[in-house]
Amino acid sequence: MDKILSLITEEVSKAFAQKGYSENFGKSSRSNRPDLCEYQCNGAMAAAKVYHKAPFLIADEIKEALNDNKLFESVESVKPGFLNIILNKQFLADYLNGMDSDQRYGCDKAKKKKTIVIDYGGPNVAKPLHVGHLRTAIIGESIKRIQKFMGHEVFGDVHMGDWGLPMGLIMTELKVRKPQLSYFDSGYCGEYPKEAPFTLTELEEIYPYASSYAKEHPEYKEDAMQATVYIQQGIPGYKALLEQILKISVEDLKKNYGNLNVSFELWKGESDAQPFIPAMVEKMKKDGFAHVSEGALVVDVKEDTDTKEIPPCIIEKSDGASLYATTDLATLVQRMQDYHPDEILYVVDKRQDMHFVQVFRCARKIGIIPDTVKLEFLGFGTMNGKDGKPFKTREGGVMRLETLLSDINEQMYEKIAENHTVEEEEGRKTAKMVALSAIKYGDLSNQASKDYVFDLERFTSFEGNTGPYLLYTIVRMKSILTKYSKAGKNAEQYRILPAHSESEKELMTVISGFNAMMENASLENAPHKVCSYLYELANAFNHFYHETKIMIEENQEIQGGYIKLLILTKNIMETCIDVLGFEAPDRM
RNA sequence: GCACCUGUAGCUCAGGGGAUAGAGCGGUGGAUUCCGGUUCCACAAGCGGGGGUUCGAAUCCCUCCAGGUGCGCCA
Repeated sequence: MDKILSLITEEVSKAFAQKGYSENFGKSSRSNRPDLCEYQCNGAMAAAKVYHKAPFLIADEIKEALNDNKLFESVESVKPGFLNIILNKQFLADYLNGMDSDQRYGCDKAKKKKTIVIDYGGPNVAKPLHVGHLRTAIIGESIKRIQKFMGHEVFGDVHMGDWGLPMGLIMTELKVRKPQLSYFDSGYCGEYPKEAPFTLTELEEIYPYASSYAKEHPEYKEDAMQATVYIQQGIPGYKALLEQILKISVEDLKKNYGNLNVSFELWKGESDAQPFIPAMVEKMKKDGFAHVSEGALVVDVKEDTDTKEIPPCIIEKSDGASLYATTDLATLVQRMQDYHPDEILYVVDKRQDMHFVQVFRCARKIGIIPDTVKLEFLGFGTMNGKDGKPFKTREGGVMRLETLLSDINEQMYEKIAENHTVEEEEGRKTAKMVALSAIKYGDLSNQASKDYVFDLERFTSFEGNTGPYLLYTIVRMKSILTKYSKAGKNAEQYRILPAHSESEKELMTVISGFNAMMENASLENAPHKVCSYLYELANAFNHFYHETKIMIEENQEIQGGYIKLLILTKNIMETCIDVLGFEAPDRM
């Protein structure tokens, strides 16, 4: 469906053209003075300059031309040259009925379907997820869902940190503890065992131990570096062991991401990119892009227009080992080969901005990424505590994601159980859903690029601009619908009617903006726009609901119309929270 | 030192050339006992400071101030 603003703009533009002005002045928008009108057009003021004519005279002419237009209840020309527009109620009702009969509530899929890869995980294997992984998961998942909703093909890639010295450290420590394992026997030619020789808990304990041990014992670190080389060389035992580590880790990661309602299409890691490195490096050498500087192999990526120093992209360290940028570049090679994306989006901490500038430039320079493919870095800000400093546990450490989630779930359960009697099982399930809405909405309602304050007390409140408040609104709507159908009624036969009240019209107006909002959120990768829309919609509904006694309305057609409006509101709200990555329970 | 980002009400955040800058929380004073706890009204209070561009600036430009972050072999 055409967006309602497009329809309005179209009519106003026609009026401008009809009166001899450029139709470009017809661009209209939602009014910023709701007390005066619903929509406005400021084109007359801009036109005044071009045509050397008083703006209000132009506005008067346009008003004149729009007087009998079916779309508008009224068009007024005001003071300097504003055009104040109020929409025709029947037109609005028709528009909403159109939305209602559309599976997508009036929001068309994008005209050009794109293939997009989103990189939004970055967990390290053998290390538990912690709060530092929360934002990328929440934001990335939401952007993925928004883009999918718009009809694009999207691959979410967890892109695990499963390469480099950390892996070598783990293996070195394993060898110390369990030297008898066949993985370490270079003469071993048989099958390696199917079962991993360690548990997840062991694994999580081994890495930090090995890491700190290596800092104080150079010879141990030497071993770890050697082990790293073995892994890189693909020595069978080490390769097999890495696979075991991955298997155990991925299983756990899936569980934890699952609790966040986050999922990935691709479970790739840095190790998957390694096979692409040799040929890539060879080519950039051959093409003359890579050269040795200060002992390292680098590609210059600075440009004349830079206002600051952009260091070269380091491909190989002086000892020949590859690093972060190399892996990311090789990953790009792999992604181009496997998915042919139109766009690759990184949802990563904004402190890594520089790194991605280097990688992107390098990728274009050496020809991995053609100009037709868009590379985008969406850097998000830090999650701070209420003191405004990075979020830490009371002891000053990094909090495990599992701990954070279970704490919040528990808190939410108590809150729910306090207010009414629920079955333990249902209560726990509901608490989990509400808690997730609290965390996700708390994060997503801020602009991703800014730092934000993680204030649990505020996020979990049932009042104000919070996830639980939105869920509550939806739950109440469900409750009304249940009552309605229990009375033996069915709203199918009815249509949404022209608004009977100001609050109903306001609700209808907000609903009609759904498609424009969604399209915009998609273009800007901006979940927070979905959030503010949701909140506006919930408020508009609550206002309407407060003033309108739906259940005692005697006129069946009017009541049916209300119910239809309520259903549409609920469906849109549910669509919105779905793209944000959470869902509403039936009761709470 | 250089560069980038941020600075909007007491607090947390929207708004990114147009009319009187919006919410939520908190505060004060009222109305409401209503389809589930959800609502409304009023009051107090704000675009970090200073210049400039424009008919019009929270929004664009310059400058200063404050905070955060980043600046070749970590990821």
